[in-house]
Amino acid sequence: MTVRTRYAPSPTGALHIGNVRSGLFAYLFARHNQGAFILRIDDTDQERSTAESLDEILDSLRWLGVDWDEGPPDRKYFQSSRFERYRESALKLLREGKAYPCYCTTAELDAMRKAAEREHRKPGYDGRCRDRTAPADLLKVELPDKRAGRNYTIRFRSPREGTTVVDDLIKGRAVFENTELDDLIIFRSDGVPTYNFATVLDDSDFGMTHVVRGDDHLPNTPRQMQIFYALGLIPPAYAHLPMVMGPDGQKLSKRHGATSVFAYRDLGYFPEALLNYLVRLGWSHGDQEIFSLQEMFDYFDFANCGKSAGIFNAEKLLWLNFHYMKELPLTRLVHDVKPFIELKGWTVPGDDVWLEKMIATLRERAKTLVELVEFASFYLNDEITIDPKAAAKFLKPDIAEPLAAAADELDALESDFAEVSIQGAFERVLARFNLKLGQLAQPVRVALTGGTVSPGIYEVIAVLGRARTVARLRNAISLAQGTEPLTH
RNA sequence: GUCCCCGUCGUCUAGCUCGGCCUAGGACACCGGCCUUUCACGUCGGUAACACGGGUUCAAAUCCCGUCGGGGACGCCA
Repeated sequence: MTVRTRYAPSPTGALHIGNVRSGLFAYLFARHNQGAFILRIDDTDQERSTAESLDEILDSLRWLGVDWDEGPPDRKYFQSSRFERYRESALKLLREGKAYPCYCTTAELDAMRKAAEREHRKPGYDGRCRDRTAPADLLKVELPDKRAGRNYTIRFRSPREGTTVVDDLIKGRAVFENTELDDLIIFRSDGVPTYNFATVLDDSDFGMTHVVRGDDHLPNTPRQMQIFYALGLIPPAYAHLPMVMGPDGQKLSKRHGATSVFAYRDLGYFPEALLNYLVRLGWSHGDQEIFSLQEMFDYFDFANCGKSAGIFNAEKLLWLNFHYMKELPLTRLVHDVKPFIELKGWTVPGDDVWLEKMIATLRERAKTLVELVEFASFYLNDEITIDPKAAAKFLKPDIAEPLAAAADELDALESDFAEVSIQGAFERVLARFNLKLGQLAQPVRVALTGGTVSPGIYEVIAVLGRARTVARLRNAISLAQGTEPLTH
């Protein structure tokens, strides 16, 4: 049997990191087994669903490189287009006496919950409407419709005895007493099906063989299985993944800072890094830390998924991003960095080869694209700001002469402006003034970059080129002599 | 409160299914050495964990029981 898994986000907000990991695992399991990955949109809650968040979810998945075999834009995979199907099934359950109308008011339900709490019982529906409608009348019951005055809900008649066993692919066996399962609402009074009901029909209709989701859904599973049984259907296999927690050990949420996929994209992270981080949170393949998408496809399985919740560790993600910064092809980095340069309001250089050289000198010093662009400021702007402290320390009058000599030597270099020739020029200046490299390199660094921290000085000069290098050196000479303002 | 899930370094984890190879391995972070024109990269080394208590056994991180701790679910949200 071909494996079919799904990811079913609700378009009620941004695509969350913890949430997308469940989708990723479902995706990997499908790919590992040459199966199909289905994207379904759980938008029954029309009040909270928005087109914007749907777009963000789809774009986030595309950015990550998670592709689906079936799903949007095909309307068939939107729950909102399947209401007829849900109605028909609910009616069927009603006719068979497997569901019944509930006339309880919200106030009544609240009182019930409070009472249960007082008596130290699990708060839940006590089934008072279960037998309120005679079997014969059940055949005539219609679905709720507020406008037609049918202001009630439809509840599922849950079994009162026995147990429901969930043999989870990750957690193992969990046994639930059926008495723990109260009669849940399958149709709201506004005529909209609820999640637990709709999801069962969808998982069945779309042929899901494996339902992969967060373990916060584990308590829903026996209820959903009972609905499958009532409908005469066979439930899929389940795999409940441990959740992702924030640093405080609580369920990851917005208050933990950046949690959406787009937040990380905008912070200058690579999709490869995010995916790699997510896959290693709750899954492992021996001691391997770095995984290409293909390797994830090849190795992923539930046997190597952990059972315990994991805490989201932003530092490890950063490290992975840094890893990909160093490993990804320069052409790719050139492509990816441009939007971040634009965001700064700087002109994006047209010469990709030059950008590659620039990035080559920075990639080992920046962990994100945002950081890289910040470091690249002195490469990308002619107006550099010289740090006053650095100037005070390294641009003193007695360095003016060596700097002038360096400027002349560099200017005199023939067409070849490579690192070796630059080094040669430096060595000549060093010998002439009897200086150590550091004594010249730091002032030059300040002159060219504005600060005391930068890539190797020969690299910087090679990338900057003759004209800009010499101009900045000459400017620094005046500064060292105390005749120029700090900013030029 | 009730039900369910979970418990190896600060964090992610290997090992647990089939007890001995575990003096508990790797990674991030942290600390120190080396490299060095700055900052990094790199490299070498270090600190650091089997939640606790009972069993079973010649032998337990690995099997059993209990305790404690953490999380999740209890909605006309998904």
